[in-house]
Order: sequence, then C-alpha cells, then structure tokens
Amino acid sequence: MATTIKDIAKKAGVSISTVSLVLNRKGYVAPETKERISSVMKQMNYKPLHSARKLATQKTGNIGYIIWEGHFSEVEMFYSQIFLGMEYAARKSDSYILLTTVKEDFDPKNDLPRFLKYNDVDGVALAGRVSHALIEYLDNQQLPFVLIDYELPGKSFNCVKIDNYNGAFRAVENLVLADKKHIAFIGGTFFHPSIKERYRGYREALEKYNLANDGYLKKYSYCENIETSRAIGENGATKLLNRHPEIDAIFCCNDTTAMGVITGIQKIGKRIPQEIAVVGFDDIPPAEYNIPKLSTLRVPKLEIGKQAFMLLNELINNPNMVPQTRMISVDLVIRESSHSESNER
Amino acid sequence: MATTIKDIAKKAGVSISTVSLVLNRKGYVAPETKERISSVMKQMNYKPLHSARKLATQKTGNIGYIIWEGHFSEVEMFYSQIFLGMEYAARKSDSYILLTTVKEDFDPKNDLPRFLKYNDVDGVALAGRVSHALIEYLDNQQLPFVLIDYELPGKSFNCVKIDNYNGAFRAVENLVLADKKHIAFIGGTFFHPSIKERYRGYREALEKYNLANDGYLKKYSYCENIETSRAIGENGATKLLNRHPEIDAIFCCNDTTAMGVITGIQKIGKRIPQEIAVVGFDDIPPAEYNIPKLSTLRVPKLEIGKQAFMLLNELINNPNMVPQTRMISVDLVIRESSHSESNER
DNA sequence: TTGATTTATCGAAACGTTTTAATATATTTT
DNA sequence: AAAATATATTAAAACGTTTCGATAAATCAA
Repeated sequence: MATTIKDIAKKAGVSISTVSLVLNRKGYVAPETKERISSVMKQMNYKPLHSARKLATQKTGNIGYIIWEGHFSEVEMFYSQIFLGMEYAARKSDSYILLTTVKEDFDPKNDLPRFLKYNDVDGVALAGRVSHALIEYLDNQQLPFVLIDYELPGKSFNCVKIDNYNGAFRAVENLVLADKKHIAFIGGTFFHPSIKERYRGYREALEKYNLANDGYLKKYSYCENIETSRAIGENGATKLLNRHPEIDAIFCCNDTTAMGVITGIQKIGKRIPQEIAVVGFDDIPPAEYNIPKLSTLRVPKLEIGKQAFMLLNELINNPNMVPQTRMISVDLVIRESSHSESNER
Repeated sequence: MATTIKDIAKKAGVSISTVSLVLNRKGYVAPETKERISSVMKQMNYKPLHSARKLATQKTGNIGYIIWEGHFSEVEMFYSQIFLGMEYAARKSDSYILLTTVKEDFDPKNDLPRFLKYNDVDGVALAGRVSHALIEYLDNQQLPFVLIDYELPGKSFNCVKIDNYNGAFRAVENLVLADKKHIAFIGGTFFHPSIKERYRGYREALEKYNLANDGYLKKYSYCENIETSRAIGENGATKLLNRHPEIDAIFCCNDTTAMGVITGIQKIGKRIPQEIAVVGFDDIPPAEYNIPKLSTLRVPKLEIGKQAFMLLNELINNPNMVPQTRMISVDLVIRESSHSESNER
C-alpha cells in the first residue's frame, strides 16, 4: 500500500490535521514543524490520494473538452492543437482534461457526455461550433464553461476568440497593396461566427480602398452553407474562375478551403501566385507542406488552449464573475501561394 | 446537493448496503426489492459519486494514453485517431482516457506524467515509438500497460500490432502483378519496428517473384535513420530517381513519406502513376486529398484504439495474464497514385 | 425433526482526505 | 495584571461509497 497522510503524521509526530494544513498551505503551522513534515513527505515519497481529496472537497479536479466529432476526426489538426495547449496548462495545476466528442445533432437527453452525466468535471471548454442545445444545457446547469472560437449572437458568455476580423483585414489589405484588383472570397457556412468575421474583415479592407463597389462583393464571393472542406474550395474556385477570369487573388475562410481552392486553380491551369494569389486562415500544419506552400494567418493554437484553461479556472473559482472575452491576435505569414518575389509583410 | 445512496436507501426502505448491491449487481437481493430500488434510483436521477466509489474500491477508473509529443502535434492524425477509438470504447465502461505527451528524451525522474506520479490511472496505453525508459519504468511499477503499434525486441509485452508485414507484402505483390519491374523502398528509421516489418514485407514479396537479385535491394532502398517525414520522401525520391531512372514504382514506409515522394517525383517531372506508381501505408486522412490521391494500406485506427482499450481492461482485471499480441489486419486501397486504368485489388 | 444450505438484508468498518471547532500556549494591548 | 489577540496543534466529524461478517428467514437434505 502507498503511504498515506497517517503514515506521515505518525513519523513526523504530529496529527493528521497538521499534515493536511501544510499540504494545503493553510492556517498556522510553526515553521520548524512545517519543515519537518515536508521533509518526511519527501522522504516517504508521499502523494495525496486524489479520490480521497476529491471526496472531501467535493471538487473533481477535471475539466471537460468538448468538440464536434467532425472537427476531431477529420483532417484538421486545429482543435486538437488547442486541446494540447489546454493539456500543457493543466499540467501545472495538476488537473486533467477529459476530451470527448459530440455529434452534430446533439440531444441532451441521450447524448450527454458521461463526464457531465456523472458530474465528473468542474467546468468545460467547448471548442468550435457546437450544438446550441449543449450550451443551453450547461447554462441551465450552472456549470462553468468557456467557448473557444465560437460565440452566440446576443448572449454574452465567457469565451476565447480569435481576432478574425483584423486578421482578415490585414491579409486582404496586403493583397491590395500587392496590386491585386479582383480579390475573391471563398468560404463555408456563416453559421460559424468566425467565418462571418473573416468575411467582414475581407469586405471592410476592400471598402477602405474603395474597391468594393456595386456588384463586386456579390460577384466575387462564393460561400456554401455547409461545414468548410476542400471540396467547397475546389468547387468555388472552379465556378468563380470560369465566370470571372479576371480574378487575381482569393482569400479563403480557412486553410482547408484554401487547399481545395489551390487544387481547383491547378486544374484550370493558372499559375499560383503569379496569376492568382491564395491566402488561407489558421496555419494548420499541412499549410506549410502544401504545394505551393500556403500563405495564411497564423493562429496560436497552444496559446488559445492555455488562455481557455486559465479563464475557465478563474470562472470555477469565482462562478459569479462577469463574462469575459479574451481576444487572441493572429500573424500574417507569407509563403509561396502569394507574393512570388517580394516577401513584404 | 445531489442525491446520495442514503437518500435512495431511505426512500426505498432498505439499507445502504442493499442499494449498493443492486448498484454493483452483486450478492443476493430479492427481485422485487431490486425492482423497487432501481425505480427509485431512476426517479431521483441518482448517479453514484465517482470519487467516493473510487476511494472505496481503490481504483481510479482512468486509463492513460501516452504519446510522443512529435506524434501528436505534427501533421499526422494517426495516433489521435487511435486515441479517439479508445475514447469511444471507454464510453461504454464509464472510464476516462487521460491523454498526455512525453518528450523524446524522457527521464522518469523529472518528466513523469502527472497521472503516473499521482497514481491516477489503472493502466496505460503507449502509442507508437516511445521512450524505453518509460516502458521500463511501467514494467517495474507493475502498472498494467499495452503497447500500440510498437514492440521491444526480445521482450514480450501486451501489444496491439498492425499487420505491417502482410500489408507491405500485398502492396508490393500488387505492384509486381501490375508489371512494375524496378520497385523502390523509401523509409525512415528502422528503430520503429513497424517500418522494419514493412521493409521485410517489401523484400519478401520481391523474393517471391525472384526480383530481388544481387544488388536490387541495395540499389533501390533509401532510408534515413530519423523520424519519417515528407522531407525524407522528397530527398529519397530525388536521389533514387536521379541515380536509377529505371525505377517504375516506389513503396513508401508510410503516407507522410509517400506524399513527400510524390512531391519529389513531380519536381523531376515524371508522371504518376503512368511512369512511376506510388503506394503509402496508414491511410491518414490527407492521403485521400492528396493530388494524385494516394494508394495506401488502410489501417483501421478506431479499431486499434478499441482493441487496445479492451486488452488493457482485461489486463487490469487480471494482472497475471500471459502477455498477448493482438494483430490488426490492413486493407489495400488503390487510388490514383498507382494503377491508372485498372482498379484491380 | 434436525441440521445444513441457500436466499435476503443489514450494521459497521474502511477507504484517505479536508475542515470545523476546540484547546492550549504565546504574545500583544489595555 | 488582566484581557484580548495571535499562534500552534488537534480531535472528531464529514465526504459517499464498498465490503465483510453477522443475522435471520426460507428452503433443502437426511
């Protein structure tokens, strides 16, 4: 059997309570006894038993990470990286992240993740687009939660957001400054607020340079109202370029779409970036290995995970906290798919 | 406060012990009382508190999933998919998978995952190539563990293996039957036993058709003694094809390498698959989106995760079990990168 | 009928912590 | 010097389960 708090108490010649006090850095305990107890603990390699501690404190020490099934099992390493960022942060506070996926048509009655059913988490992080029914459920249960890269219009929840607007704005401005005249947008469902914001950045950058006149936006935007994918990119590029051969740049709602766009352009036979520049968003790992290498906006995924963890922890310790939004900024990284010669930023 | 076993006992007019018995399907309890207790539990929406249960049973209900940092944070969705398979399986038995990464130069003294340090898991799964120091540590601690897609020569541990040999054999045989005469192998470090086995499958398939005479293997094999990557593939293809332009097929140790190989071939300007066929191994998601689509061996990752979970569970319940190896077979899936016209299998 | 076995239920101890309230001593304030 | 406060330690209760052994009733075997 492993050594318990009793063993420590006996060996150090004090009561259990005193040991517990030094363990939790609480109350008064004389420096010398504290020292003695600490050394005994180290010597006997004592580790408090979590389940006992949890039973006594009524906390679980776990936090849940919920992600839509499609996000985790598909090509994207995006949300997995955010998870990893949370895991790194969790190490420091000795808590665990329990990851689970939910289906798109989530029903709280039947599909409740087991850590919610059994109250095995102190709080949850919801990554990306996730069922509103689930958010509502958590809100009703008064369980602390944060949204990552998602939000609900009209509602103010705790969330960690990507600075989609400014990122998009900067990317498109950069294309304009590189003398591109007909800049298209290809994307997926606006149901995801991030994509909406990226589109807004696109539009307002064009407006700043008085490019977005009359039918410009309508002509050069292609969005399918479904989850983003390579297919959308390829379709979009094909249709848009056939209809409007003057297009000389495409800003995509994310890297996955952008890689599809590149495929589409290659099939048509135009050169990237000389004839058409392509810029994505997210900087998922494949972006760097794509041919040509994809210019994109680097989203610091590990940092997002860390911020989400910290915010959630604050919330757990202070449930009545006024809802916060943490905005994470992004970097434009220019690779081969835009700006052949100059490497300006 | 949530309802406890006490509340149930009181409402059902029985003792705590009896409730516990029906909860755990143990001992004798009259059908009618069992029925009554069950209905009260349902009615009051009773969920046993895990921490209390764990304290009493001295089990954690958790299992750890350890993976080398590079495997998780890189492009590959391979080991994350296996993780997902374990998570699916874990749902049924209400246990949790705690994922953590370890560094390559793992030192048990300093880098011990916290769930090992605090005994928060009943067992662990080690995915892919992982520090031998860690395996040794677990073995010494007598903590149940399984190796996934890895093994130690000479030692017999519980493991879930991919049928690398037969997969490779079949793939290469298929190339031979498609009339390819000069079939190369490109791979990474043989330190990973899977790669070694894949090479063996390659070699023996050639031997079966009497192709692997004199210097054939030496001439047409390219392996760098480092972790596999696109770079290895590209380098290998470039060097091999410059030296031996007669090469008409390349079998790669995995998809990542294969995608690099394709890049290399494209830069040289040969056509795939007409002039050179390429086959990978693993069927990671990008394989399907690659251009051309990559022929490969489909490894059922979710199934591997499930098998690992089940094996580990058996081991936990019966620690003295004789070490088992579960072999998971693979399917050859032909896409565009080999066999242009016929779709034979 | 008696004794043995099976069926059914329960009381109480155990699991390893935290925390509250009590006690005792030392120090400061009046 | 008494009262108030700060410092130091502890006993005991509490957290919600499981499980062991006891007890009692019902069934079976002789």
